[in-house]
Amino acid sequence: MSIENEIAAPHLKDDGQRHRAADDVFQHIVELIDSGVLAEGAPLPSEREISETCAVSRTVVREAVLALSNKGLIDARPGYRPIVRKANYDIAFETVDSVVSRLLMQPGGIRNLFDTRIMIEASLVRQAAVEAEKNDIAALQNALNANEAAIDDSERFYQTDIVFHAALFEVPQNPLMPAIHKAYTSWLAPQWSRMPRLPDRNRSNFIAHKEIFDAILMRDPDRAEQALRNHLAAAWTQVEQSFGED
Amino acid sequence: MSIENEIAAPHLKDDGQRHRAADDVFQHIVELIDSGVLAEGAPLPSEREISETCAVSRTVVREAVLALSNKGLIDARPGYRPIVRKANYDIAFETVDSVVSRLLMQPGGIRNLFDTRIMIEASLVRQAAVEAEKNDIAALQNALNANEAAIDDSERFYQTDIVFHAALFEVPQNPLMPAIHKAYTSWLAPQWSRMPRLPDRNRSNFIAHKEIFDAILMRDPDRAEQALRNHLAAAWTQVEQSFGED
DNA sequence: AATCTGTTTTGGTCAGACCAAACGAAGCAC
DNA sequence: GTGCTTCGTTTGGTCTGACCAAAACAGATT
Repeated sequence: MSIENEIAAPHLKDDGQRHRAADDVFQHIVELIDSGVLAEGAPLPSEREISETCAVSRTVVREAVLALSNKGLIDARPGYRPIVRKANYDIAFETVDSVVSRLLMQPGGIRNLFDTRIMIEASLVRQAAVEAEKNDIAALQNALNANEAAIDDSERFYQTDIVFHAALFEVPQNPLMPAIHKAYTSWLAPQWSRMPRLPDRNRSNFIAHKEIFDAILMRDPDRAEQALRNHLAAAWTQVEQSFGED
Repeated sequence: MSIENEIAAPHLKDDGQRHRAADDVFQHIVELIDSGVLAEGAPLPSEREISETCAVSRTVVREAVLALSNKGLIDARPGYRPIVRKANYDIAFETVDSVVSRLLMQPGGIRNLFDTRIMIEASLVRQAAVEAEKNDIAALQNALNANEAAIDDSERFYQTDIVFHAALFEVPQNPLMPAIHKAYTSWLAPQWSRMPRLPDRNRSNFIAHKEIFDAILMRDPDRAEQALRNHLAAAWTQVEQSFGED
């Protein structure tokens, strides 16, 4: 073995894996964004321009741009110039959408996801019961009122239902939480939104919401958690009755 | 306006957006996978072959394949034939990695993520206290013993620390939970693994673990949660002292 | 059966071309 | 000046065809 093994091999990375030129361009653009040269909202240079400055073919540039788009770092609507996207928690969940949806297809997938939701929201209502502020309570109260007013309008009830839970996820003032809620509702929507809804069910769901709210008002985390678990368990039963075992 | 607006416009999608040919190929391959024509572990047809059957250029095929790779549906190591990947919960988190890491760079990002971890793990230990089975307890006990034995070996202690928490995430027997734990540890690793570690700290961390374990043993969810929160709060303090405000 | 060897296939990259839609500036009407 | 049309330019999306090095394969060799 000669020294050549150390210097030569332009196609090999440190770990011996072959190297894609597109990865370099990808990295390069990421650095441009991080360094602020490309501010958020700004359009990327044209593909031809990038291919010049990076000394690669447009093919490679396109691959890099596509990767950036797939990872959610830029917003590349077909036909338009790609725009640098502001990093926010929602995109993180959007980018996994296709994987998640196939995960949900496999047996027990929906139940597994739903269980994590129960777990998180249980913790959430406990926390809310302990430390919800006045404005949190007010937001919950408003959501609850809207919920009650929509009992006879199933479509609107579904919406206010989501808003009520969303209000819960706002309590910790952690920007991740609303994003998590949004992800849950969008992923579970195929089951929930298409489920037959009746004023009867709406009413019992509203009552469940109210029980959660009351427990929070009374600063009783145990009761809040129990009410939440009852509510979600009942919701699951409704789904199960409508669709069988998914 | 004539009828032509309805039939013509091969480049327009329903919503009027321009359409990428690669999306069709993408969808086509996804269907091949879903229908079982392409079993998991099986290699994709060659790019040239796909370009024939789909009647598109290889350029388009490459874009589609790249997208599949980015979304984690296939495993495309450079130079090799892409392999159909089995959908599992880990890839979901892997695919968001690049977005998450930039989210963590922004102020408060790490804290926000860590707070969600506290929230989830708090719920976890409560649940464990209520319904942990014999084998769960045994697993925790083992992890705890290994943890204690490693107090004087900081590197090993870090590993056993992770294993102890992992054992907690195994309790609900929900395949999502270990994946979540894995994601947390990998995302928070830059802070945790590179933090100065001393036998003193290790000892206090071990004690914290033991308190959690004991509370679970005693079937006391409140104490378990409190112990967990104390532990994670202390861990956060350690990180803060080491790195200042990230 | 294991190893070496040469041929074929395949992914990665490039150059150049074409199209239709988006962009942008000049010109026009109000 | 403001708003609108017009028209050439730029740009993204797609295609063709080519080349290279590495991977896959088949066959010969030991």
